[in-house]
Amino acid sequence: MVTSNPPLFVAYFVSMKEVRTRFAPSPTGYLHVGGIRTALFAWLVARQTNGKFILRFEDTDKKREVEGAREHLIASLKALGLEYDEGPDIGGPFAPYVQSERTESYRKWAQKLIDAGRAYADTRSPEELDTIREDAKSKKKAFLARDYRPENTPEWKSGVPLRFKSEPKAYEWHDEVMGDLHTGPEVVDDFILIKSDGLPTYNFAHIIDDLEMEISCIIRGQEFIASQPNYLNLYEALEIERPKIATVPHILGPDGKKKLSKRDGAKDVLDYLRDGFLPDALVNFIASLGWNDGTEQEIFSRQELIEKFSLERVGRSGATFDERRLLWINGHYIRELPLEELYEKVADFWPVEAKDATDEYKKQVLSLVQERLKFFKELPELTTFFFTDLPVNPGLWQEHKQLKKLEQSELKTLLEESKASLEQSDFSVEDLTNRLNELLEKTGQKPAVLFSIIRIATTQAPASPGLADTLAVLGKEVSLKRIDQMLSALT
RNA sequence: GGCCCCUUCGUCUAGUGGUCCAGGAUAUUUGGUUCUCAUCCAAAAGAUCGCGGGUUCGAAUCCCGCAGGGGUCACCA
Repeated sequence: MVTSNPPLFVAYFVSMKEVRTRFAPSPTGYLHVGGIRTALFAWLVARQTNGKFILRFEDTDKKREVEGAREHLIASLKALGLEYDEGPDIGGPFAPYVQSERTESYRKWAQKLIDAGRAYADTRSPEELDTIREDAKSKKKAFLARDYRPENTPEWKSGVPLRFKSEPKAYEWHDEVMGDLHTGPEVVDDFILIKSDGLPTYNFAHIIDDLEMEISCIIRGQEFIASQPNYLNLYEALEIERPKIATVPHILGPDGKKKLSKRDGAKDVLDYLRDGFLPDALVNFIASLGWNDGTEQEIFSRQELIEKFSLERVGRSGATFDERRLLWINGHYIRELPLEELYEKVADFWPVEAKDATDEYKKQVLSLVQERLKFFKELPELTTFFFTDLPVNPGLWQEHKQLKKLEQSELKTLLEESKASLEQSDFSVEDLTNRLNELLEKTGQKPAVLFSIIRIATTQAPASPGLADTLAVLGKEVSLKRIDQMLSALT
């Protein structure tokens, strides 16, 4: 019989500590695919262990803050189903979840640094610092504030920036995504902890917040990897433990080089939802940008992602955002949806002409276009002719590669013959199919000719679902009326 | 310029010394599914695994160098 011994028990206990991840955007605008991916990964990591996913606003730069951005960020997360357990609007055990409301904490910890001689007031003006910086730049050297430490620093008081006093050294650390990383002492520097406006910098605030909110793993973008040694130095000065670090590579814009950015037209994720992309499809797509489970599976349900996701399997190179792949995934999800469910989701996307149509009729139409739909916003161009008579469009037969060879009189004769037969039909799919086959035999025409004439006459659209299905849904009255309209347009 | 990261079909990727003259998906092209569009099925084309050395019987996989790309060097995050 094996008995548990203390060290193992302790290790077990520590490893059982709750997983807590966070998404900490600054409220400076909307969220694009790149931003949401960081949130998604953090959410997945929390969900797969029954841990907590936390939203925190990093609003210490008041100049950059954008009105309404907070609500927009919250709406984006909710729309994608990345619900958080603690956050600015719902609170939690470590509230508030807004940095500008946590200044007391930062002051307390800043005082600890001052007392330990690890922070100093920096009375130099931004202009003075710029001069020094320019000097370093012109010498093609990296700017290090610690090379220019002021000799005598006054006691820190509000209105004056507080700067970290670093103790440069080489670091090696493990990153959950990037693996083992290392740097020399030359990158560790004195950075600003608290700005002259009294608010902390991100560099200081996030360390304190993550500590106090008991974050177990920080998941963030690549842009922070260079400052990691500074953070390691700060953890040591504060004498606190650091969370695990996971640095995910950027998602690249369409050029495949620069990171996806709003400047270069990266779309708001909410815009994708507005265009009729499904949250699950978007989540699947975003997760598969840089992650896969090692098998050949491409489609992952939300539950499968939660079960199978792992930071170790996130790639280290940036992935290019290709909307065509998203289109495919979304089309796939649309096809998989039960008709009733799809019908509810497309409610706001019908063409205006459909406003008086019955649910029954719209469902019939929807079932015909379901496999053609890549995103809901395409619905009008696919279905308008089901709801309104489009004007006769001569271009459709004049440019048709089979029909343009025929005289208009021939077209007219064929259409009249078709009409005669369709007038006898009950317009069930079965009867229509039979009659269309009969017509092929009787006229000796290829489907490419006969069906195209009828299809163009009844839809006036360049593309439509199968002919018998389309006619059946349009119904006898509408179909025959449109054939008559076409006949009178043919001379 | 310093430091750090990255580099497999157009794109997302599999691949951790032999089963890889590199697999899947998507995109593209072609054929089939009684017309169009789409779906579905089938097929084609598409990567000298960034380049150059080395280690090894054998390298996409290990080592070294180089190049290219990216990130960072704020009182921004």
